[in-house]
Amino acid sequence: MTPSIFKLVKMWEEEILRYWSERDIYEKVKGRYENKPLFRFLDGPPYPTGPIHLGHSWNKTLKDIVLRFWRMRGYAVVDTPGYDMHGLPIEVQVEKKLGFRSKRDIIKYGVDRFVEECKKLALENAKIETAQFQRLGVWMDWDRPYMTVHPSYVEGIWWTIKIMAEKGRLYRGWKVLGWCPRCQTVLAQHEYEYKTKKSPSMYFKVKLSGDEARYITVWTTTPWTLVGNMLIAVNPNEYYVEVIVPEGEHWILAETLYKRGLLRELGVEKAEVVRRFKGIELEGLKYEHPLLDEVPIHKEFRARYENYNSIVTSEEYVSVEEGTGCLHTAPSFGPEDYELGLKYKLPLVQFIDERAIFKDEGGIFKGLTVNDASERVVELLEKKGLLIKLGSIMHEYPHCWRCKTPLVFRLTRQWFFRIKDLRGKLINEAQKTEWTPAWAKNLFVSWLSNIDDWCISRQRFWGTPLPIWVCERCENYHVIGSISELEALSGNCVEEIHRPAIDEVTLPCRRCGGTMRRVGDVVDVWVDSGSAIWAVLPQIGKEDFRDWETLDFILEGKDQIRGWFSALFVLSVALFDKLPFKRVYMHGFVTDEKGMAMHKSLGNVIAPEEVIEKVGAEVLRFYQVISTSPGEDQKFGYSLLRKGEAYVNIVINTYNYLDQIATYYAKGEVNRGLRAEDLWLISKTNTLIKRVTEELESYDLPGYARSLYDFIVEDVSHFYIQAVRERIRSEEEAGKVLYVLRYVLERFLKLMCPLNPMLAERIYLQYMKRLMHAEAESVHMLPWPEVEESKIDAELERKMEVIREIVTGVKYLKQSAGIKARWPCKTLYVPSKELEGLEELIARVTNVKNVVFDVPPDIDVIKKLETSIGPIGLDLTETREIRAERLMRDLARYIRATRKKMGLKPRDLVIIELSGDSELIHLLRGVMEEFKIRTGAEEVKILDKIEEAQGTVKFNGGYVKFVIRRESQ
RNA sequence: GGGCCCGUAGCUCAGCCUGGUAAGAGCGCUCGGCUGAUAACCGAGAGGUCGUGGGUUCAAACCCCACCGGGCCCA
Repeated sequence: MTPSIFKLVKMWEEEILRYWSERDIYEKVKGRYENKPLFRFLDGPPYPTGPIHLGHSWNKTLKDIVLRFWRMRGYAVVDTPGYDMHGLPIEVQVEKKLGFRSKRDIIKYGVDRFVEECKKLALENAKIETAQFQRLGVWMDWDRPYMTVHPSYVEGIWWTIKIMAEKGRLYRGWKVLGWCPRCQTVLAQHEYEYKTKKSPSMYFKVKLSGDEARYITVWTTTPWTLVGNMLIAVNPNEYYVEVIVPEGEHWILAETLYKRGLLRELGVEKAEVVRRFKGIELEGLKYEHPLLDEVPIHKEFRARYENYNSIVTSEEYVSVEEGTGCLHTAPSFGPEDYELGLKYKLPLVQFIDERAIFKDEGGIFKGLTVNDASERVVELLEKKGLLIKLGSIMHEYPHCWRCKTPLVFRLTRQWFFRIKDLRGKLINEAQKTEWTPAWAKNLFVSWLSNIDDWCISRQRFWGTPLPIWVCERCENYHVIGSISELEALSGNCVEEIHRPAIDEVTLPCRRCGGTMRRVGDVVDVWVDSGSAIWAVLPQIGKEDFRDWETLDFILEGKDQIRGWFSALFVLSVALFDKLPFKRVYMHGFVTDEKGMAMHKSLGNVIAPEEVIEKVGAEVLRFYQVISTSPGEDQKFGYSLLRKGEAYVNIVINTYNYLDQIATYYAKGEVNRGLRAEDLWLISKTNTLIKRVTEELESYDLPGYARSLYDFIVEDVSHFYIQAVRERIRSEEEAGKVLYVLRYVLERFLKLMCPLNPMLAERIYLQYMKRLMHAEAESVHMLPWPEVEESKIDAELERKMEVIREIVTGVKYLKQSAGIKARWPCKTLYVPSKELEGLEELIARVTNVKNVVFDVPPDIDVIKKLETSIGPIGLDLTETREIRAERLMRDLARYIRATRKKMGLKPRDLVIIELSGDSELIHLLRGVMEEFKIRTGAEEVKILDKIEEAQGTVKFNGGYVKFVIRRESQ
């Protein structure tokens, strides 16, 4: 593939983009559909964190196809794009830019300046991304993208929270959740990123109270949490064993693990089982906290709380497949631990602060980070002889989704949406949605069936301020649903809704007359995007958030199962008992050629810009669509793009060919007396329209691209154009070919509009507008083509399949016999009567003089080949007549090539002078008329000798020389 | 521990839902050809235990079960 053609295509693309923008083509096209039925789509807003990557280009290309298709089908398509501009993604980026390491740096810098930076960066990046999406040829409402920072949008988010509160679904509560010590904020379930992490693997023993040498064995990967240990849990129904180890101590562990050799792994060579019992029997036993002296608070609690430092049972949380089967439980350091803590009525203690550093409650650990504390704990246990074994383990551990710091679990008081109780309803409603691929629905349902209450508060700066004002005096709180409500209640004009300005606004408490201040938090950014369907309304001209309607279609990557899809779904079902969307298309991620995720650190990142620079956006679009089934990841590498390059090239050449027929061969279209292949291609075209329409209606986007590829490459370029080469020498026949190709390629052009809009436009403006006698200034103003059922001839399509098989067979036979394709053969035997009537076509495409519908006779000169319809046979006898024609065609081929080099047009007449072996010249005299037609010769002169020949053609050991003279000379 | 996806030619992938025509495409490789689509184009050949094993069936790449390998998500 010559790369220079793609330079040309790239130039065309830029030309077309200018053409669209200069003439407002997008606006004009949309204007045509203003009063048509709606197709409701909404863009899942990307974070404007920098230039787009290949995942974005893939995502937007797929969306563009769907939107363009429905526009062409006559729908008023809602195509508002958006940007998700709040939240950690932007904050973390600004922190990096400013070289910040923690929240303290932000406060020192000034929250107002920091927030300003965030806003600036988000706006700048949104602009960059918009330009990149436009360069891809994507048609969305780029002049009016929705931006989550816009005051009207923020009001939409506030409205969400207000209605949630009204429905009794907002609450404030203490809970143990993942906490990022770097970002210093709580994170919710959907923000945990599980990654492999190396952690300590610590086995230790805990002495049972009132017993000299009986210990329960315990395992943990987070030694610091031992500081907060309050219980040890065992499974009531599983068997445990008590063993004597060589030192004479009695240890308790799960029988299953004992049998698997756990003690040997822990370095205990000999152990004798003295007792076997169910976990329930341990219930209520007290134990000595291993850090009792170091953490004084435990002594106090032991005296005050009945169950403190005792063994409890839990079937739900304790597994005998892991650790020792005895679970160390620290209620403020784990969600499940917390549940047990509640069940056994234990005190809530927050041992660590927002930086994950121990506070006063941590006793001697005060001031240590959790990791430093872990080391101290190990040392202390060892000193006390309680450490059994310290190793390490690689396991999946949750990390911060933006800065990748390992999370700690921490007890804090946060604001929640109560949704866990809606699991059943959510699952029911989810069944009513349709997914591509179908199995994606299972992923979604499975996510919903594990969903927990949604922690919506974040201890950060750049985000939608949580619109909750709490009374300093009586703790009464009020949720604000709009700016006007805030202004009315505060009596002030609110000009800036972001932090820190908003924090200054106070309200009088209606209950006690005290002062209400806004809680310091911002809103989880997923509430922002989850409110998109209604929050966007003011921007598209609707007043009331309640006027929102179910979306017909959304399309995003698989990470949005727990992200946007889930947020949209939870909110609209919880708030309104209404589906947010009917249909979802889910795609995967882009990886490198080997299937590895693209990472800066791996150096395998390819930027869309770079791809466009090399091969143009249309090749990129084609590749991204055709290469990957719905839901699957896309492998990307330059070598993989070649199919796309070939496709674009063939499309261009095909239209170019049509143009040449119109320019040089035909006087005008002829639509009578069409031949079999003409009717066939027209039939195939209508079949294609039908097929492609079904594929797009059912969102089989890769299938759509494949259908276009197969048709233009296989049916048009490889077969039809090859088959009609001979015919176009007749003006009448060329007229028919012109009619057929115009009919076919006009429709194909429309079918390719969604996939390759810029290329289609260029072809339209350059060739098709004229040939179609069209008025529209853009191909995108034309409607989707209709199927002409009457022109579909399934029988003919089937017969042509057989003919193509025969052609392949004949080519094979000729090649094996050393006969050039342009050399005719005498007779082809085809053992099938059903192709009768098609002999002229068969003879032409196989280049034989005769077609006989019969089984080939069994003689040497007839070469045979088995096919699906039986043996075909090719008679290789070279008669004198055939030899003459072979010579003539060889000669004519060289003369035509020479004519073209001379700059002659196909219809220019010439005078040809020949000389050569007398036998060959004699042969030529018998086929002179045909020779003249093939070479565009008005006259052929046979000379004795040619001094300066333009070419020499060798044939059968002899030669013929030729000279071409322009007629005008 | 649970769920989902993938495994088909050296490479990238269709086909599987709905079982049946001699297992397909592109790239790469070998050989050949065509050409007034020419900044091109085409054909043929080699290359396959359709991950493994079992089952259902007249018939399995396709349906069912188990296992192996790779990946993703959840816990």
